[in-house]
Amino acid sequence: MTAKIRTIFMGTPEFAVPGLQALLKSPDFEIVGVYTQPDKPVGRKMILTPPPIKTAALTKGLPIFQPEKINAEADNIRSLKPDLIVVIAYGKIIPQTILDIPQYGCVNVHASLLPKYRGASCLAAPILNGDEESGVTIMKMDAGMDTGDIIKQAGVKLSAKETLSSLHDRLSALGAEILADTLKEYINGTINPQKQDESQASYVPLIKKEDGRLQVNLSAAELERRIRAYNPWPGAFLLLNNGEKIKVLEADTEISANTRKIGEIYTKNGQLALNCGQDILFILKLQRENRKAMNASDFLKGNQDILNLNAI
RNA sequence: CGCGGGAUAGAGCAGUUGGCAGCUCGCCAGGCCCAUAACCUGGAGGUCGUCGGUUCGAAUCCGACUCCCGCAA
Repeated sequence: MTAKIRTIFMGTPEFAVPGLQALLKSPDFEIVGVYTQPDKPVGRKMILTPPPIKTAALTKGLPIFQPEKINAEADNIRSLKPDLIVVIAYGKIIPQTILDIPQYGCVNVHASLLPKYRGASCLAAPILNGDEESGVTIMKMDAGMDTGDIIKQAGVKLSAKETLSSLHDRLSALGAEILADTLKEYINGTINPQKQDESQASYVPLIKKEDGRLQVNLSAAELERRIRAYNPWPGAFLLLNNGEKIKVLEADTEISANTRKIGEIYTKNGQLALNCGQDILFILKLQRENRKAMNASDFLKGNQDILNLNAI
């Protein structure tokens, strides 16, 4: 490679920031434009807030574009004369007309080991399913949803305490770590992208708020996985029979058959316990509405009344 | 001005017709027991978020401010 690779970066949330920084650090890439979603009102005061990628790009003085619709951007993108477009969690489908513009096409970083977990909730899915590993896939984008040819993959082992948050950070960093080198190998022709095995493909849908509801008829193990997979968003919560919602931030399980009712809340050996459809869920860390998050042991000191309630 | 909750002992919480500041746990000292997340006795620890106002008197009523949080996005 003699000249720098003219690159457009498209991304929006925190997940994409390390990737952008990795390309900025590499001497082989020149970021000629950054596409990100428009600022949105966010937070308690509904303050118009720029996406993390915009904030990162601003500090480097990069040209930023925040169109509502990417479809109409073909002319602008052409004028930037990109050799390559790198897309990490941009948040919009990129049309074929744009995919075709750069000579090296568009390359995407996806946070799963494709073809498994195509789609939106690829970070939560392996935790929900109790998988032992996940990873990132760098692929050449095509018009489908995460169906492009695979350039490179890297895996990570999931720990028994993996949360959406921890996996997000690990995969975000991992993707950024291999990004620059992988792109260079791809452009040099050292790597030949491989088609995905369609027979192994699976799709995961967008997580909805209501998915965070812990349904007590499920097994303790399943609930515990949900607590990790939905932490911090959308958050796993118990609905009590007084109408109150209690967020459960951390829990443990105990295999135990007993005669208590499903949904019963009690203490066992000083721990806050919930009887589930199967086995017992020990709630270790929780958050009552309008309160701070706290350990269950602290919570019990001033909230013994919860023992008269049930989860429904 | 998107809606709403909160700030009281190390922790978690009570505490409005304004009138000496409480509970549970923890902590310290001692006791009891083969033993215990057990129990008993005693003790330390708070200018009740900040500033101002009303009052004989304010954690409590009024005003301003700071910080924290839930919903919603």
